[in-house]
Amino acid sequence: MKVNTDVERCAERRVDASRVAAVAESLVDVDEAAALAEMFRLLGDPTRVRILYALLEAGELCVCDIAAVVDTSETKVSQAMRLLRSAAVVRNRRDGRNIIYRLDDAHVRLLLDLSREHVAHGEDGER
Amino acid sequence: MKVNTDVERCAERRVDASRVAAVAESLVDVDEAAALAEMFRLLGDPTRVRILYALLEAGELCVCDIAAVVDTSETKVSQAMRLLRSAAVVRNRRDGRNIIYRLDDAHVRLLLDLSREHVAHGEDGER
DNA sequence: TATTTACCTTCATATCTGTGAAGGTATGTT
DNA sequence: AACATACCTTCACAGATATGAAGGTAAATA
Repeated sequence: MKVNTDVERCAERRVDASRVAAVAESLVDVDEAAALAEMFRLLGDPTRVRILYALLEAGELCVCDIAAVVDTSETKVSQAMRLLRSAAVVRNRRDGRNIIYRLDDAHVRLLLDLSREHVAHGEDGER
Repeated sequence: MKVNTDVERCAERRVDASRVAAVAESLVDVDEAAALAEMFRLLGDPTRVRILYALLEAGELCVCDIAAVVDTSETKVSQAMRLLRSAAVVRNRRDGRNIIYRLDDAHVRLLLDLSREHVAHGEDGER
């Protein structure tokens, strides 16, 4: 439980020290945070977002059809799929010369659904 | 409904044209995808992720306490908050010389909860 | 008023990321 | 075997991003 003590920090009496310690204790650890950030980062690109929503709706699609649906180049799709694949967000299988992708995670599906509601409703969270 | 026709595309007979059209029709549009990507992008950084989880657990925290909990510099926190603020992920209020932040979106809260389950369970989505 | 505290905002920069060009691989067809 | 199709990978680079240094506000305190 190492906390920054060497550098700039507001006066110790001013911060709610006990709460800070409590939150720091139960906070998601560095590795987990890195994994989460990495996952969000992959969703943080318009092309990849559209691809994922396309898969969410279609179930399965080959690269070629993804490119058509999302209206982009196959190269771009290919690169996107490599990233998403290595993060286990999607999985693929071969069917003849086509390689068919689908979402490989129920959580991601929920995440996409939930997120769409978020932007749909705009900023009416709870005010 | 403009679809790439000018460039590289797999043979028309090979793709499931009707399904492609149907999915393209109901697909999240470009602007919405951009908004979603922008939001995910903001979550795609370890420091910001930790800050958000800290707020999720603590409810409210001043910049100074956030820096202590997340174990980083105030400058870094400040920069992060600016981004998150402008995207309405967090809101702030002033209390004396402290500026206190909290999550400003129920959807984001759910998103964070859900995502944590995701990485916790690893890859047991639905196989 | 002068000072301190807590936070914010430029600015410069090293690093990372998305993108397309070009070429490679694997499967099916002739 | 030769060729075509569908997809992948490497490479180079313009543009975006995170980061720290340095300095600027705004509120409390002396």
